[in-house]
Amino acid sequence: MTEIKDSKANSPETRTLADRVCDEIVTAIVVGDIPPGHKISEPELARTYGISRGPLREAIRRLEGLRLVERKPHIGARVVKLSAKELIEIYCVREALEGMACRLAAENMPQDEIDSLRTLLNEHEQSIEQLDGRSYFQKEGDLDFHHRIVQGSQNAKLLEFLGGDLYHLVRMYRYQFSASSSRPTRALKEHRQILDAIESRDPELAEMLMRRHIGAARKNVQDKLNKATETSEDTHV
Amino acid sequence: MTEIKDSKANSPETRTLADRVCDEIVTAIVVGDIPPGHKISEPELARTYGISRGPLREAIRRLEGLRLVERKPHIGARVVKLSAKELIEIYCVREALEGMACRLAAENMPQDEIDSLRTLLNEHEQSIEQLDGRSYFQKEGDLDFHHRIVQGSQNAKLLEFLGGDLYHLVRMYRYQFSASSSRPTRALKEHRQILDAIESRDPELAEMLMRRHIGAARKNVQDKLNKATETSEDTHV
DNA sequence: CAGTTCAAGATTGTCGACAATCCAATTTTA
DNA sequence: TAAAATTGGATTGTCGACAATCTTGAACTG
Repeated sequence: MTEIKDSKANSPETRTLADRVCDEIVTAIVVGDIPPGHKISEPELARTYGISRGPLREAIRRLEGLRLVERKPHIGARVVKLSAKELIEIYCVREALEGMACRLAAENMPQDEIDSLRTLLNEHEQSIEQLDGRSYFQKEGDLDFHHRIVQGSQNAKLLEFLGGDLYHLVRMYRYQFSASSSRPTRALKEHRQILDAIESRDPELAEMLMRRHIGAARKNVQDKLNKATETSEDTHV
Repeated sequence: MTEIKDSKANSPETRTLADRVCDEIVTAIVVGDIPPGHKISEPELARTYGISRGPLREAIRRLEGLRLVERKPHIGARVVKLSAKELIEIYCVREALEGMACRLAAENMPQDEIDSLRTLLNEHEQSIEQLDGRSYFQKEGDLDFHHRIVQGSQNAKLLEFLGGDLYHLVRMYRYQFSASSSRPTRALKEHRQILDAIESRDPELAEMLMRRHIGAARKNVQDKLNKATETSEDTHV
């Protein structure tokens, strides 16, 4: 997939210890090496990454800004553990922001990016056929599609909010809610509809389709959660 | 106005030096004591607030998370200076998020909060009559109205994004764009329409009215900017 | 035996000092 | 004179140590 974190293109050498370690910890959290709810121990991580506590603390502050960890004074930082309610809330935020992004993309997205995105969707179709529609790659591909739409909106602030904060959380919880078996092929169909609306420069249709698309994903998660809480009363996902 | 920052209600004593100084700097930036584009000097601020550079640096990192300052490695932090384009972009983000908040408020806002908000609008009407409709208070009151709607949505993540990040920026640039003379009374009228839609539990109307309301404010700013750039080519506001 | 108190250990918060990098003014050179 | 190199000063990045706070498990009391 295309690289998400290429903003702030500082030459790798001038990057600070805290910056690099911050990225490493982000990855560790997103892929699950540090699970949700886990305590962030400053001395432990400092030893792990071979740096002093100073830069490490700054990295943790940045993680706090990314909403990947929550910190309490004199107690410490923990990786966020979203409740079912919060996860649903995030889908509402995405529905609003990506709906707007899609509207703006219909107005501003350059034709060559549209073409490139259509190529990507064709690749997705192949990978779905090959992998029977429920692959890890499919989920990365889904996020890639959404990310490109946001880029196409030409709105830097939208990209900042969605790409900077929300997508980390979405990726973090991606594994736990594998889409239902019929969802990937259906999602691909919806992606094509959305792209068509963008190419025909129909902002309102594009926004509506994107909101419906994310709303469907939300309902999908909601159903899964309801089914899960029938057996267990644990509201943390 | 009602207090915006009462989340994270830690007893004031356990709050950390960095936390308190961070709040002080936020205020200093928002009210303009530290103007946009101004360099943030660590030694200088450390002396000003009588603390060491350690906590101060952590405070600056939090400001970075709030998107109030931008930091470059080995160079330093500066207060953000929004370009005209970025300011418009923020209105687009607000339109999306607050539209969704308003939709949810129509579904979830408790009746007593609706009543309280109606009382607030009556107070606004009086203050507009008294102050001829272009007061500082009016602008704080406007933001207060919007903030209460977001609270009424019962969506913590929305509140987090809008109240935590965006409103600081909006307040920061509030002074420079005093609403056009007819805008406050018109805005009050729109606020009443929005509240009516919420009270009648009409989510789609509520969302549409809020988006139109913010869209109008955006166009207002856009016109002002166009007029300004006719005489000066400075795109920074 | 359950609940409370207290003390030892560990963790977080704060500080001052040193190293690496950047900025600006001066000097040098064509 | 104007442009480039350099050097001194200031700022940022990093580190290790000390103080304040929290967690824990054991001892104590009812």
